Amino acid sequence: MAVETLQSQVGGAAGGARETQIARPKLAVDTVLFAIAGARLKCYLVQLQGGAAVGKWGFPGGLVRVGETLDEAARRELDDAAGLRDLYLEQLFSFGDPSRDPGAHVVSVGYMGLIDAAGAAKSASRKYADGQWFEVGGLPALAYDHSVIADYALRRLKSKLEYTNIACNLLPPTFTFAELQELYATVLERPLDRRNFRRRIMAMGLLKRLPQKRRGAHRPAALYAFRHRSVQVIEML
Amino acid sequence: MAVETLQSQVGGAAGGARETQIARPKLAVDTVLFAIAGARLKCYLVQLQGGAAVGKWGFPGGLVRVGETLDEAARRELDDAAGLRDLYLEQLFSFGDPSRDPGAHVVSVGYMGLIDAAGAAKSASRKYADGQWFEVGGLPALAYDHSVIADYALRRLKSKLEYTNIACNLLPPTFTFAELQELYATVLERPLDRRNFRRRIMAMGLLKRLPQKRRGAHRPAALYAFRHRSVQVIEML
DNA sequence: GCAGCTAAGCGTCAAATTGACGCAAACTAG
DNA sequence: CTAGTTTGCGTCAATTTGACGCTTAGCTGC
Repeated sequence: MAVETLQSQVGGAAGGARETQIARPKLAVDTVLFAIAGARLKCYLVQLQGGAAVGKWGFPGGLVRVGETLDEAARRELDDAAGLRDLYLEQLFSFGDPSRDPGAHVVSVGYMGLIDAAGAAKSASRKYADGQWFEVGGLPALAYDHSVIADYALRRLKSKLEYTNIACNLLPPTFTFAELQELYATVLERPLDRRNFRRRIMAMGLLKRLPQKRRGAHRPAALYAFRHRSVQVIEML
Repeated sequence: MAVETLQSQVGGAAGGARETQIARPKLAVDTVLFAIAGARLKCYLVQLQGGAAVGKWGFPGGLVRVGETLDEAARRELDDAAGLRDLYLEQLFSFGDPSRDPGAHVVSVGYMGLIDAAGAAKSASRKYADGQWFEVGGLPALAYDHSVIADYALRRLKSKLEYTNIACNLLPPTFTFAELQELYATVLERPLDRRNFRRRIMAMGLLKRLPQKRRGAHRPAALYAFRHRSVQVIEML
């Protein structure tokens, strides 16, 4: 555990010259990672090995380094913790209660991450004792204020599902309408009328119908893909 | 300019024990303060005296101290900069581009503040060279990435006006319907039909009609007040 | 004191949107 | 070939939204 490197950055960087160089809070990122598996919304937790919450479960995250953006820090930590790259990431909120971490004043920038396959996270890091997917709603007690972050993330996900094409990040490239509806129903925790749902989604004009069909035990279903891979807000005015 | 006080906080506070203590970004808050004056949306800027952007205009803010919440830091800076207390404050987003401040890596937590009288801010601080209200849309070039923060704040304000009672923080305790509508039209930058607006607002059930009337040059208008002082989301389902 | 002006306050109507629901077609399994 | 299940529309009433006109109250100027 190395001693903090000497920092003699001049004060006043973000304010006046009068700013005295007093103790500064640390800055971390924590990511709530969601995925759908078996009609259930799952979320990835790691078991902490260090800090004030040894042994408890929490979200993968860590301190932000000088020179990297917050997004980069979140991505780096996810890559380290679970070998994940190229996922959708969205900043949620910054949690700054000085007592959220009893060990030190650590401000955490909360992130939400979305991937389409719950199996993708391979706990490849020695940083954490363990890492696995839990069903949202059946989460264990979480370290620090991570349950607050979890609530926030879930609310954001539910909300954005309604007016963006964010769902594309939770689904494989092609999918059936039933699969899309199942995703919505799972996340929103309420049943959706099949016909009204189809009308609503189609009105947004986000999907393109593919010529292929998925064959199963019954009538084949048309395959769809999202027209755009990037998340965008739907204007319904 | 005091040298940074010795910090020997143990690492791994927000992650694993393997966390090495390398240089840490600084953490600041910056607040976009809005007020309505003369049917115009105004925003409060201060002229910076120190840092990498001397002489430029920006939002009041400064470094977060150990032991205070982010909200507290924002309030402290607003009180220092403009003698403001007891205003509505809402966290927006954290801006972490390491090059946003050429002097050092400073992550800034953006805030939006709302007050009801543009005259309330009395530039009482020696921290800034100047402080005054500018019309949104006619802002000067801003320091750092503050124009990005400004855009973000404006978008948030517009958005929240539509589905919360946030307007109560931009108005005096009592007001007429015309004043409320003018506020909406000003912020949203579009005309609103008088009758539909009244219907919409009344449907939300946020206002209580007072027995008093405001007498002016013409027919007296009924006075209203917000039923609740705290901001709450309106469920319109 | 009265006519005229202006803003306040309310109600209607058509168009668009939402929510509830039924039925026929396609395919597999037996 | 039949039974059973899922897919893929389309309709209808109820609600919500957007456009718009008329009456009233009080001040102002003559």
